[in-house]
Amino acid sequence: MTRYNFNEIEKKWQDHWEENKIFQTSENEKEKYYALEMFPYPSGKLHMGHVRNYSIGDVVARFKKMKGYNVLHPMGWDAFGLPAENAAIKHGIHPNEWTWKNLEEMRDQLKQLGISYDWDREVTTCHPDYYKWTQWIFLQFYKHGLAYKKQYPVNWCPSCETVLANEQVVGGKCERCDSVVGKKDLDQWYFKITDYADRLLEDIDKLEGWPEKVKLMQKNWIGKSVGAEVDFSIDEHEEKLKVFTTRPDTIYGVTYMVLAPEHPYVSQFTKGTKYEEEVIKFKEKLQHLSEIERTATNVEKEGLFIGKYAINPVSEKKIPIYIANYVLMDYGTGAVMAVPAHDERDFEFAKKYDLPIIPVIKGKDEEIKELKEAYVHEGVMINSDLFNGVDNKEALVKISEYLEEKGLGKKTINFRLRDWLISRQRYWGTPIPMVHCQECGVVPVPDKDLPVTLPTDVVFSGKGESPLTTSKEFVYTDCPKCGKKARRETDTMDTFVDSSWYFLRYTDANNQEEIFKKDNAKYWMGVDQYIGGVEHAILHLLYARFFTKVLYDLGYSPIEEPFDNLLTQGMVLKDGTKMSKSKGNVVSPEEIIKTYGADTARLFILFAAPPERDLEWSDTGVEGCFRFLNRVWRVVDELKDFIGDEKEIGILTKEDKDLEYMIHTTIKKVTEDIEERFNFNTAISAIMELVNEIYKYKELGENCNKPLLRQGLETMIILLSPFAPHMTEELWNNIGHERSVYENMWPTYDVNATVKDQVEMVIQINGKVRDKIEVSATATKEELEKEALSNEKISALIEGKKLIKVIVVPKKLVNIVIK
RNA sequence: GCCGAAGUGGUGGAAUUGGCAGACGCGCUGGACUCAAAAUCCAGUGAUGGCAACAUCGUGCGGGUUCGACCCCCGCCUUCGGCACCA
Repeated sequence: MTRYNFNEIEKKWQDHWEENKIFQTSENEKEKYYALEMFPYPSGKLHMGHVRNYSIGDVVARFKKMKGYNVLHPMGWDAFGLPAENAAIKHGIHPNEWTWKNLEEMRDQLKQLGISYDWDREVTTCHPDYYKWTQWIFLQFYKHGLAYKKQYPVNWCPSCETVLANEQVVGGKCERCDSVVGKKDLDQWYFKITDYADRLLEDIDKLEGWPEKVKLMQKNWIGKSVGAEVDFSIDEHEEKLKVFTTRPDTIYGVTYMVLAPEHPYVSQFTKGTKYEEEVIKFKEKLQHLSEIERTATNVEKEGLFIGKYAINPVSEKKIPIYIANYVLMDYGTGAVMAVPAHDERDFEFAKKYDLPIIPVIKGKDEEIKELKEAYVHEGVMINSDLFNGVDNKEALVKISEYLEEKGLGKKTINFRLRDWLISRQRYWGTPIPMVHCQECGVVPVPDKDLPVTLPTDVVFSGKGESPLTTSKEFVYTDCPKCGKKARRETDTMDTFVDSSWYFLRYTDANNQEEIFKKDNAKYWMGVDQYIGGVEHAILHLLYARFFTKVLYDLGYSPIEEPFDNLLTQGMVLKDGTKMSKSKGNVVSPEEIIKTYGADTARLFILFAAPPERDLEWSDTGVEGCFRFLNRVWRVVDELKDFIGDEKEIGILTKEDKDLEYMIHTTIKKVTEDIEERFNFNTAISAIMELVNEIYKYKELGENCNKPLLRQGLETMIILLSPFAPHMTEELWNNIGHERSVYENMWPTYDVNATVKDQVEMVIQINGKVRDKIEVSATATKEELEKEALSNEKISALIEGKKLIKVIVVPKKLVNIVIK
């Protein structure tokens, strides 16, 4: 009797895999499979979320390998970012040192988990060999007009003292430190993702292997609105005021106009008038409000008349122009035509400032009456001249056409998506490869001079501009164009840039000459299965799609969409909430591995819930999985000598047939659960059932069919191997095989063995189960009906009742309907 | 406010096409082994009534469709997630 010594076994097989390069891959003629998990930020320690993510990915990778695919399963590090810099400020340790130390620690932990990575393809975004290409991509973007600089009021975190992207402002607060975010005018680098808005939106429909939820979130984020741009002339002025509207049908109901306070016309129109002073005050007040206060929906609408009038282009009525807190400069044209009768916000505003309300749509069978609230439903046009009586949906099209004919406007599309602000006033990121020259202006660093390396002699104060400004050696350079003295750009890139293309680099991770060989990318891309947290549903996944499209357009990427299938895993919870240090409910993977081994940790995390769902941590559940593995260990240990080497199964008894049936249905179930549904929890429970069956069967002692029992044990080991890789390798050896279980093919099942000769069938009366009978699986409907009706118990129950009908579902049930 | 997902025993979760609700695991109860404990093995475990066979009820709530509904339809409730003055 040997004990399940997980420590020894796990170490032994991890070394074996590494020495024999079992999981190393190269491009070949076999069909490829690219399994990818989102690479981590090297914070230092693996948490349960990582364990879950990588365990899921490992099951997929190992399973596909056994299915005969050439599997690419790489790992790397999203190694730039703020925490490294914070550590520098707080503990005086250099970000580079801090990051590499953490990274190595985490790599060790991943190896202890026994994930089947090809470590030869490891990428690290903070390594010059990697960020050289991030910079190269930036220059490609720049050359093709997709990277530009502009001054803009950006989100400014007063605590981090840096600019934040819109995406990093959560509920008006800094994503990282929770401080209220303000505004500041700065020169910033942007990527022109809006040029790709339409394609990013359209192609979402091609992503058949993505969860609907994620696709919907991306659609909403891109936020396409179809409408019209309409020109309003201004009384006593030459200029035209452009507005964007999704409801051109309501144009006859426009009774005033509202501009964003930042709209350039506002100061122009009020300059030197009696309105000027108040307008300035109004703008100042808004500026002091944070984004959160200004945009919260429950904030009362506030506005100010600026003394000018516009002309409604269809009714030619004079309408007053206001500015208001609820109109945003960066959506549409920064100007809104207000239709109080049919828009809730406009209605509220009109009531407050006593502006006219003209209904232009009425409900089909309703009388015209004074509105108590905005009428936002469909209906028939009224007060709309030529269009009276027309259905408003129809009018929407007709009025758009009418406006276009008269040269008053045109159809347009607006997106909610903004250009991507990528510059950061930070040290620990990819330097933006640009030079500022007094003579030549902004000049890109030539490709041959890449990478622009991060200097080490910087001062970390945590304040103001990028720490890069403190390195003289870095800042002062020569202009690549004219050779005169120039300054380097000191901003670095958002770390989301680094992670927007790493999956392409894995296809040719060590290439020094080019970003990746196109043939390699062509062979491996797209990613067959991408796995990670839902928190990346919008940003990372949208940016990665954007980059792939740009690289495709420039002739580098072989595909337009990077990820064919996406699995978003749920969180790991403890006591109903997310594990976190502040709540003190963190379970450390290290501890669990130490106590129970990696196989148990992996097994539990895969067994406790299906991957997409949140997982509730349970210490007793972990123990249950440990017990199960011990149970598997013991049964093999007990039977390995007993079963012998004979392969011929021969004639089967009833008990043998039951075991054979179990073996084949389990193969079927586990295969389908992994391959089609990612239901690893039910796959594992099926294996547990097989184990229970083997325990029962072995009680037959010498009456066992030994070759069949061997088949049962081997099937059990192979099916379990993607989940508990170390132990199954050991058992595979112990049961008399020399080579790794992963050089073995995944078993197939015999369809005939999954069909039983006799099946249990339910007899129902009026839908209620009244009896169960054993019948031949091949019995006809007529035979089954006859059998059911003649059943002793049933005939007693239907005695004297009126038989309405009998429904027969072969192999399942007979339902007798009586009155 | 808008959009989306989910609600099943004491508990994590099964039920794949509308066909036996509660697989598998945890917990609990009882038994075997033991001087004893741990470990292990065996049995039981939705609720109510009954000695029992069995009966009735039961998948958030209220209706509906159907021979038959956790599953489909209508109306609610709760929880979670996303977006949030987007014109």
